Amino acid sequence: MAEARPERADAARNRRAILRATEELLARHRPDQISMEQIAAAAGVGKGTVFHRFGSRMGLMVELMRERAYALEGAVTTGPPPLGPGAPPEERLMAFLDAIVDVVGRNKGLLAALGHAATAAPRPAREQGEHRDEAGGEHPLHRFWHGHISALITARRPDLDGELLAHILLGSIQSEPVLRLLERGETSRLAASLRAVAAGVLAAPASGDPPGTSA
Amino acid sequence: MAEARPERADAARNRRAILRATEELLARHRPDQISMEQIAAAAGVGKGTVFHRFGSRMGLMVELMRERAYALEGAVTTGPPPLGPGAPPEERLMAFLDAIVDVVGRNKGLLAALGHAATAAPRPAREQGEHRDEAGGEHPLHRFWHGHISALITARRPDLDGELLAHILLGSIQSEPVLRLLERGETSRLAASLRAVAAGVLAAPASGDPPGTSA
DNA sequence: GGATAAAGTGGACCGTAGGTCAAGTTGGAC
DNA sequence: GTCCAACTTGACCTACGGTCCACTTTATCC
Repeated sequence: MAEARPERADAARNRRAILRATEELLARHRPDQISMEQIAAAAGVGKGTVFHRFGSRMGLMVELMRERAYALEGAVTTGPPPLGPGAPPEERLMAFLDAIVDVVGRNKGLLAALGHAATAAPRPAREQGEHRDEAGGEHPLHRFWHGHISALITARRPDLDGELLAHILLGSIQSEPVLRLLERGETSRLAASLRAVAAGVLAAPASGDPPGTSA
Repeated sequence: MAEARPERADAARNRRAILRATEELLARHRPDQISMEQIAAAAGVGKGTVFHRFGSRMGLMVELMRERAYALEGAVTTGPPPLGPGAPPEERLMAFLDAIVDVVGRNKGLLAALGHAATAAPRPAREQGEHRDEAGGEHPLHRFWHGHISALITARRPDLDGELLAHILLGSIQSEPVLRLLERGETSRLAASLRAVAAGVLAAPASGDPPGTSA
């Protein structure tokens, strides 16, 4: 993992400038109003540089998000309870949900941009074929979050579909209406309801699907 | 509501052709791979006609979705229980969630397209300013769904934040990973977990948010 | 069976955005 | 000081959503 050729000084400077400029623009404008060219201009570099460093719009956004969520990941894997290891699963889950709401709340624009990038990104220019593989966008952040939630749920309730429930929990935070709520600052309201949902799920009686539904 | 000038025969024919063609394409390709021009070509009309009839990509998608979900809306407002009025709220909620999962499952592509359209749509061409009002896309379908779920939750548990919970429930179905699940045909798996979530929420103890969270 | 006006149609056209590339510049190891 | 690989750049390419308007079709009215 130690890069033999670390990164040239100017490259590092530009990378940071681009990241900074993106943050700045994201804070002031709707994400789909921000073009890569604007970002380049704001960072004081050429458009080519942006693409050279980050590959695509999606790449840039993912990088930014990774940077932002880095602390949370650390707190979860090596920090003190209840976020970190040590506390019982349900407490960790609650704490983690709170933390995620917090991160998402402070990064709604970026989240939206990620969503936007996911759909708008991969135009291979020349050579566009059918062979776009199944795995859509799924930024690594999401991976970690999902894995963690999923593990916590399963730890407490192995009888439930933790995998899916984690997707449901996470998905709900990323939906447009909820993001809009966050934009209006109702962070704690969301956190409370999410807790309620999670608590309800963990406390639910052994799952038995009543009959009469789809195949 | 009765249109004095109903719609010319050729217009009606083309409208249907366009809708049909869109369905067809949606069934075979990823939604963001489908351009309006392709749709027009597949329908055997000019691009201008498509825009004339539906206004924008978003308009077309919404129309298609409306068509698809029309039956469900009818079943809910005037049909027999448990979907229609008459059954107790929790039963109606469960039935409705099942129904939505079903509709969404049979229209994942379209759903994704709606999302895509929502972000990619409104480029005012000339005259682009900052004045994009708060209300994002929010197709009417979603409105109805949300209202219904929200009402059912509130009916049963006025102490909970039905509004938000409805958004959470709905949002979860629209997230990418869940959509992908549906694409793999795991409809009943999703329905089961959604039921579990809803049941948990309705059964949850009176909400008291434990202290210590964000402002 | 025309005449006529409203409705509908099509496709060239526009602006913009993401992404590419080949030629030039620069950092830094020796 | 030399040299090469990494880096930078901005003109350029392609594609898309959406607009426009000259032209065709439909339906109505006499």
